[in-house]
Amino acid sequence: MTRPSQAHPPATPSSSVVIIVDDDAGIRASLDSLFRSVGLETRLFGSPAELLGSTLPDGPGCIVLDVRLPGVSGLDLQGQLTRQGINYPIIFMTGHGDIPMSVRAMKAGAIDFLSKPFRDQDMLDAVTAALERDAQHRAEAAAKEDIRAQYETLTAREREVMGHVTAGLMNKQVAGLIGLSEITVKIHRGNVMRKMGVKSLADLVRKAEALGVSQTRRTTDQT
Amino acid sequence: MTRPSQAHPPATPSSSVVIIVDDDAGIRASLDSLFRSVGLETRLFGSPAELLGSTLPDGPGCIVLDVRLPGVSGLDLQGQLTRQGINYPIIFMTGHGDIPMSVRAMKAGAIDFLSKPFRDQDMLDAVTAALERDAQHRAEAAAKEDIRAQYETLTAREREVMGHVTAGLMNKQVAGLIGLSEITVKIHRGNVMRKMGVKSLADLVRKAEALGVSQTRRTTDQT
DNA sequence: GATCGCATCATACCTAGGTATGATCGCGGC
DNA sequence: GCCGCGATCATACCTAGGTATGATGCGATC
Repeated sequence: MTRPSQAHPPATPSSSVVIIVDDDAGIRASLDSLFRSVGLETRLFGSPAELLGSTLPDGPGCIVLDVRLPGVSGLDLQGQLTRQGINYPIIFMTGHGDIPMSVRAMKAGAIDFLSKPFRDQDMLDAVTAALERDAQHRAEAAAKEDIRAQYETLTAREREVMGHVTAGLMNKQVAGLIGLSEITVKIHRGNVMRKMGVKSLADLVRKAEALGVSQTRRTTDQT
Repeated sequence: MTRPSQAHPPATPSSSVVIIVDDDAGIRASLDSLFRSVGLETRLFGSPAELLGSTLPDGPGCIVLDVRLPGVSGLDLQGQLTRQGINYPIIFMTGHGDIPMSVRAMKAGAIDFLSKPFRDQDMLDAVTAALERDAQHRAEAAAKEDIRAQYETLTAREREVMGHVTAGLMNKQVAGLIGLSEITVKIHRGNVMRKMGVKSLADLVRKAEALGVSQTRRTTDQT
């Protein structure tokens, strides 16, 4: 809501991070080695509590998670992470999983669900898919955040006018609806165009759609 | 592409159909009875071939499918149905499934994956979810189809003008780009508005977005 | 209490959009 | 060969959009 993100500063577009959560130190070590061998960064955790208590990088990444963990279930952890604003794609692993568990995980949006032992290549494929999805999510989120940041700079009146204008109303109709003169509406409208960084109504409509902002509902159409 | 669908004629909004595919006649019968008991219509098939060779209703529905079937695998059938334009949500059943199979099915978009024996209530819940998803898909598809039908009535020139106009260009810019006079562009533009059934540029932009039609790419923005 | 941002409106002026009338041209079908 | 449709353009006229200048009022902040 308040983080600008703006024009995506240089930062470090370098490598992605794979967050590994497993109570078995041996598994952690071998996954660590596997991912590092293909140039990925890693973060190792022995329990969900450790992960929740740590400060995570905010770059691209994904989580590789054992379903059966001390304390919380891996499936529950998914919800807790979302509540904390952490939204990495998750790959589940399990030694003693069953079909209902895997189906539940996939329904909840997991990228993959691997039974131990798994082939290294399967894990790498899953991580690749997860990182791709994360990159796409991030791109979409950043674009939307930029638009929202612009929208935040609008005053209440300007937002109101923007809603009506992008709904397709003429200036005089907007003026009538909210009890203003047409000239004032034009001024607000001009401010909206400037603050939203658009030069055409078409682009403003697209940004409004991305934000889900539209006052009146279509009365047009009908063949 | 050519089916209008128009303003959704009355037709029979009545009940949805559940398509059951299983080589076990006993299972077919018990599922048939289960679904009919809650007011759903059913179609029974003993093999994928039977299903592919039959004429299906085009109303709302879903498919309940055994993974292991004579001839084709249930998972392959999914692809074949899509190629035939049949796009019902699928619920898989299996007696001898494993985790990779269930994960593969879920990745391919299945609604659920139930191990036999399953509780009747679990199946009913899955079917309910599947029918809800189908209803939503149908509503979206119908809306998009109506817009596409309007778009089909446009001449080549009108589509070209629409693309540029919804990209945010002024009439004179469009005229310059495609080598016409501004007056001619205005005429085409007026025809587009009429044929697309919209009264405002905002609505035209939204319809163009739904169709993925936009000639030039944004040069606006930048804070 | 002075200042600043926001909102309001008027007058004036210019550009852009929209439509009607009328006309020409080319192509494909009856 | 005639007709209809699409495409093209001109003139004319009206509406809508956009901006600049200038001015007032109100609430919050310093």
